Amino acid sequence: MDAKVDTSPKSVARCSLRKLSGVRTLSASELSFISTLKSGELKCNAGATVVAESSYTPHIFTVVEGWGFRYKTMEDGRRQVLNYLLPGDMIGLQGAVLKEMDHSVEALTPMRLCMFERSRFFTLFEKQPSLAYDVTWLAAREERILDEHLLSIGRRTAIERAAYLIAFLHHRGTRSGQLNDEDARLPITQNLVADTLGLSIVHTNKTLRKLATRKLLSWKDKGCDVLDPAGLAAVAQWEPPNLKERGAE
Amino acid sequence: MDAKVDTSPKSVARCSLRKLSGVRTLSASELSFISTLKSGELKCNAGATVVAESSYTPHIFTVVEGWGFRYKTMEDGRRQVLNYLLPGDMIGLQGAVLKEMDHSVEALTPMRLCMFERSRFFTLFEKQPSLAYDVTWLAAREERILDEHLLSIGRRTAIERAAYLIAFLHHRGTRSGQLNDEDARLPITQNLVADTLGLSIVHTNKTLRKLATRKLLSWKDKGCDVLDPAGLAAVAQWEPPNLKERGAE
DNA sequence: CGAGTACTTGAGTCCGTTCAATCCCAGTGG
DNA sequence: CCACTGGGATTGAACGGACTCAAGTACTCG
Repeated sequence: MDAKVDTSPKSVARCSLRKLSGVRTLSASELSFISTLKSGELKCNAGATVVAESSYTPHIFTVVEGWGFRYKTMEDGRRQVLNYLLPGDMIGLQGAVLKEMDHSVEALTPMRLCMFERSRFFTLFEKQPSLAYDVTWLAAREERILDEHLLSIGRRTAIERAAYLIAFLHHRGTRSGQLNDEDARLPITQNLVADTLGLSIVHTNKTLRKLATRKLLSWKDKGCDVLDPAGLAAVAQWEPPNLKERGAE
Repeated sequence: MDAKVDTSPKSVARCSLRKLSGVRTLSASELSFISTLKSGELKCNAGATVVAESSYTPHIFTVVEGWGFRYKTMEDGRRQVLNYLLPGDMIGLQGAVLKEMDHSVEALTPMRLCMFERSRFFTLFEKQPSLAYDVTWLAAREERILDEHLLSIGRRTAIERAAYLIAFLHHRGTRSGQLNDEDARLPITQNLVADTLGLSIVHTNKTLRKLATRKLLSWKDKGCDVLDPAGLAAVAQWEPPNLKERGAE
């Protein structure tokens, strides 16, 4: 892993499991518990591999800042991007629970991650049911996203898929605080879009050009300016999910 | 929901969350706790809709017996099958945690389901951390399966996809006890396969015929006899996952 | 200034599509 | 008893969306 661990003392609060997703505030007891689990912070550069497929990593991470993505590859090099990672997301749940990761994680921008010991993951369930519930909440949300991606790749046309992806990333980026009205630039390459949508690079390019012609987006440098999120969502026949706050009930 | 609730007293043990997946045996305390959560059993016929998209269902289910599948649809009728349901699987986690289901569930064969009250779902986290962990384990496994499906639809060719799906279903069916060496018949239609793989029915048929010619499977009545699971897995370049038993560590 | 990466575009090919017709079988009702 | 219906499987033909191949631009970086 070409990334370095930041061992200097940092605020625990910004590392929390769910505060980052902006949905729930944590109690003092929860915060102090998290501080006992936390084993450090990790900063990495764009392009860094955070977790490699099928390798054993004794850590779980939460994203504090930056963009990343997780993907699988086949032996002959075919690659499929599974989902994107943003502040509030968790990395390594599969590894923690199933004892093995079958996908890799790579940073898209410089990232700041919070590190936890996998070995103490189960104590979270024993000692902090509310946090354990949060973990399950995150897992259920991930499942929901994957469901939608599956529908997208399986049944949407190329232009619908592309529109969906950009609208989706815009939505998530905005929600997580990585994007705002002034800066709606997605830090992705067309190569990555192709590997997310299951299309070739060439056809991805031609499809994105069509969306650009319609003034729904514009591609600059190595990124995508989202001009009309609602328009994109309309093309994709997709409605951004509006998650309700989790409650104990 | 065209299914009827069986209110007669039944054994709790066979309804457990994880015993059904054959991985872990439950303690007496866990069994008695489950009995307090359980609110009934549900039997339904093949073709029955267990849960309808975007409807509110106050229940969570676990599958005791039979095959089912969950899917999403678009307004114009396009359908995408997301995953299949087998004994030991849970239905409604998304609904329980995110407060809304965005997919439907349908029975493929007659099914027997165990019903739980969604309202008491959180107490499971408070009172039985070990069972809560099991729920998360199931969620992580589902995520892993969806990852593989995504790779399949996104990057595999038609014949690879088909081979993967049949091998996958055979693997799951065998693991869950629904299939054995004598009876390796998958209760699916080609229409369903098409909606799982993101292909048209016509091309799905032609692709399956090729696999039949290679003596990897044979299609009969409304089902698929799996002749050579390993051969199918090889065509798909897929390795069946070998999940380790969950441990507290 | 060469090398590498990202994006773009045109041309031709092929995989998977739609359209269409046929067959089989299980219900269902006259 | 048999015509009628409908779902599932099958096959041929023709179209088209997405593919590969190929070439070229623009930019960054050592």
